[in-house]
This record gives sequence, C-alpha cells and structure tokens, in this order.
Amino acid sequence: MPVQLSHPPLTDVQLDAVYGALADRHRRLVVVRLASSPDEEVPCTTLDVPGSKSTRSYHWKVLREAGLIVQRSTGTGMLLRLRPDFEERFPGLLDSLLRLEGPGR
Amino acid sequence: MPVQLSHPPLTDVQLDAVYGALADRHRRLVVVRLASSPDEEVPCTTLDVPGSKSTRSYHWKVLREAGLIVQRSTGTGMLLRLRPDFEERFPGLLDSLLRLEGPGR
DNA sequence: CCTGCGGTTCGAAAATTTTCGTACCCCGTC
DNA sequence: GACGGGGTACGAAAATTTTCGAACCGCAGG
Repeated sequence: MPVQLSHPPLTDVQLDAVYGALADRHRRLVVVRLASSPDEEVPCTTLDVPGSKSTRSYHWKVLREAGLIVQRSTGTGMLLRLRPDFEERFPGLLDSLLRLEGPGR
Repeated sequence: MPVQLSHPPLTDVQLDAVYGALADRHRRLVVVRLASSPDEEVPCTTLDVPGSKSTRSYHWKVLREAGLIVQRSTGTGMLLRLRPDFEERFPGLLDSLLRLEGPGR
C-alpha cells in the first residue's frame, strides 16, 4: 500500500487547527504558494521548508490535518495542492491570508 | 505605578503571533466579542475565559502582544477593547475571523 | 535483484505554550 | 490603616508542539 495519508473530512476540522497551522511562517508560505495556482500540483521538493525530511513531512501533516492541502504520492515524489473545498468550509480565510502575505509581501 | 502593560508597536507584531493568539477558541471569542462593539471598553470580568486568574491574565497578555487588544486598568478592574489600529496593520484579518466565528456561529 | 532516492511513521529529546500557586500591588471601603 | 477584590509577574509543573534520527516502504534504474 502506498502509505495511508489522512485527509480528514473538512467538517471535522476546527478553526483551532487552521489558525494553529498558519501560526508558522513556513507553513503559511506553502499555503500562499499553493494558492497562487490552486489547480496545480506542486512537488513538495520545490517548497521552502527547512529541516530534516521527517520535519518537513511533519509540516505537510499539520497542513493536511488543518484541511489546507491535499497530498498525493506519485511513487517517485509527493505532490501538494491547495485543498479545493477549504474555501467552502472557511470562506474568506484564505483571501485574508493572501492579502497579508501574498505575492510581494 | 499602575503596573506596566506592554502594548508593542504594531509594526513589531508578526503574523505568527496573531495566528498563534487566534489558535485558541476562548481567545478568539474574546476578540469576536470585542469586535462586536469596537469602541466599547469591556470589563474583562465579563469575558468567558476559563481558568485561574493568572491563567486569564496570561491570555490577555497573549492577545495584547499579538496587537489584538488594548488593556486599560481602572484601578478597580481591567477594561479591554479591540486595538483600533489592528485593522490598519492586518487589513481584512478580523473581518475574516468575524465571518467565520461571528455572532450566530 | 539490488541500490538509491524520496517519502512516512515512530519514539525520544528539545522547545514552546499553557496552567497554576504564590507573592505582590493598587484601589476603594470600613 | 487594615482588609478584600481584582489584577500582574514570576517560577515551576504540565501539556503540547516541533525537531530529529532510525526503521521502514515503494518505485525507478542499472
């Protein structure tokens, strides 16, 4: 089995988790990057998150469990993209983030 | 001296601190409450934050240092209000919070 | 088939956040 | 002026988050 990645139902995700996930600058910048092309799947190797590979993996998990991203394995590498239904669950939250920390900030 | 409460210049406040402060539901609800009447000073005794008095005091401090609130002592009790220049520093962030957790949610 | 690369998970250690008690302060009241 | 109510600051303990290494897995290439 290609490793089970838990993407919780968004109805289970609480604001605590979302704000908690966004309380880290590197994670915030990942979200901003993904949001800049919401339909694109981005290889996680291209994302600027410091630390060992287990640390990076931990950050993807935090973002996943906050409902912010979808993570898909391609055997040879991981792809991340913005979770498309996030906006529906927490409308406006991402807009607000992008306005504060979007391109050019 | 009536106890020195540190209200940092908003330019010093980072988004990390703001999202961190909002990662706690009780603190979020305080902000929502204060935002419901932004010019009003609310006695902190009326706010629903559980814990001992030092714990409550700690939460005010977190909110203060995130630039979210202004805290004023009246000798006989503390008054809190929304920090008026917060919106200017982090435009849209409060709106987003209120939309998600405002009255009736 | 073996090896290397890119990943996850687990467990432990480190760092940070949260909680509380205690000591202390200010103010109003008796 | 002593007392009590409402607060902050500090220090220690508890809880949570973050980091890392080690063990492991799947796939692509030689």
